[in-house]
Amino acid sequence: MPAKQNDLIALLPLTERKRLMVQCEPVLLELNEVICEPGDTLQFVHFPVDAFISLLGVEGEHAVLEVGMIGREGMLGLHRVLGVAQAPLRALVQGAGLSLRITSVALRVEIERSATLHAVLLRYTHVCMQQLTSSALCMRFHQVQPRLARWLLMTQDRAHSDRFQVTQEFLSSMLGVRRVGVTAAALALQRLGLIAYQRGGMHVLNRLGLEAAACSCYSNDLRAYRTQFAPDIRKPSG
Amino acid sequence: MPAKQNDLIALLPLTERKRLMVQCEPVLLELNEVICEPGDTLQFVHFPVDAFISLLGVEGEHAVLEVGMIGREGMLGLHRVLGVAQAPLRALVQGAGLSLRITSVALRVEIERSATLHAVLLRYTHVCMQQLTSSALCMRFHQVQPRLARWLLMTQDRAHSDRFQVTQEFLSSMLGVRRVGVTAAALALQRLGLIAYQRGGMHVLNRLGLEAAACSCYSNDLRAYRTQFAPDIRKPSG
DNA sequence: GGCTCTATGTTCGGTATCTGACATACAGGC
DNA sequence: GCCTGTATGTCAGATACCGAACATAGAGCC
Repeated sequence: MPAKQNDLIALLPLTERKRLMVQCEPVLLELNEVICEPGDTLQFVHFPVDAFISLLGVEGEHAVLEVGMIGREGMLGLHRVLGVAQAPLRALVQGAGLSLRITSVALRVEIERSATLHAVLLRYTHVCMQQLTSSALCMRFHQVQPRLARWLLMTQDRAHSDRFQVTQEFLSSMLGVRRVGVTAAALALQRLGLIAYQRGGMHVLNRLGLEAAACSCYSNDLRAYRTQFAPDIRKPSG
Repeated sequence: MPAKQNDLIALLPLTERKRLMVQCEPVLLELNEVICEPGDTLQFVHFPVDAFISLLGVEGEHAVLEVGMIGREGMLGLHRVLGVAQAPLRALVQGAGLSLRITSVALRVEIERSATLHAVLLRYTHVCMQQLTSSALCMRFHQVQPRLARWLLMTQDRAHSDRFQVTQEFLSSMLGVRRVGVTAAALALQRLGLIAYQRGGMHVLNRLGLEAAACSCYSNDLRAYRTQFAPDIRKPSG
């Protein structure tokens, strides 16, 4: 097994993992690459390793909104697992890097051979549904500044770095607000000493402070994932 | 087969349908009954026939938001299909009536025996994910009045009637706004001649007009469902 | 009829965000 | 250095919604 691996694949027993890995093809995803648009029928699904991907809901011409983020901890192409050919969302590469891709046909074969793989992907589907719910609540009840903090934390987790490339214009699409709203929120977070940024780049200075500034959706999502995939590490105490 | 049936069950081949129906127990769901809270481990899943159910995301004490609606066309308890015991959402009976319930253990057995049942439920999961996405977009971009119109249409579909019991206070929880906002939107729709209402009751007067007043999410959701479950009737022409 | 509970209608001021435009500033090419 | 394109900062007016309170009105009970 390579030092770097996708977390979902890493959950599989050795034989099944090897069998899946043989079918996987490593590819480099480029920043800002659009992997698919809603309605596209893609040949491949992706298990990101270094790369990470934003899932965007698209409404009409202009309204775009991020409803999910996929890094090493997840998989792109769940609709294939559910037996649907057409992608429901736009998938945009938000962090360049390595990804393992496998044809949806090969994945289907492996799912039928490995009950563990099937179970893992279905539980991951459940986690994604919880994150979609969380997004809807977040849209309705939370303000731009906490949402921006949440987004920065989610991105830092998947970029595995406290620095990453991003413009305020881009952020405004992700959060579904005007750029001026992002500017105001980013300035506030910077004045609090939580982040620093310049032209096209963000730098997280105070991770803990940022967690305190973020809305609860960040920790909710994290807990939802861990409940399914690391129940031995952190059992929900409630 | 009874005259009234759950639509998902109706999709099954005769033998599989009979086998499932034998395991199902008809129950009457009461208005305002809370079937489960987030985190509950329920013994049963439900296939509503006459009844319909609201799925509510809960955030802290006060913030509640409807993220899904389940009537004859769907099923409550998808997390069981995905191999998760704990319910992610609050389920509230919004329309009283008949529902078929089956233990999640029995459902699991049937899923393993019937590939069709499994496929149907996974495709329904996909539809629900699209509706969650749609909810998130709707929260962010659409105003109260179109959202209220959408809600009324969705409810009319599942109540199979142009009249149904509902208070503005209740509506304000579903839409995640204050009651005042609902009052204003309802008044506007009434002045347009699309609906009439009195104390605790709504009456849809002009279905087509209401569809025009609703945001696009209504037709999007409908199309998403039909794409999976009635592709022969209305093929997406795009 | 009167009382009480609940549902609906109205008002006021406050604020987060939108719309649209303009000003500043950095980066790269020349 | 200058020019150009893109990124960021700022402003003013408009609007949708919030928060809190108060007024009206139907429904059931006595």
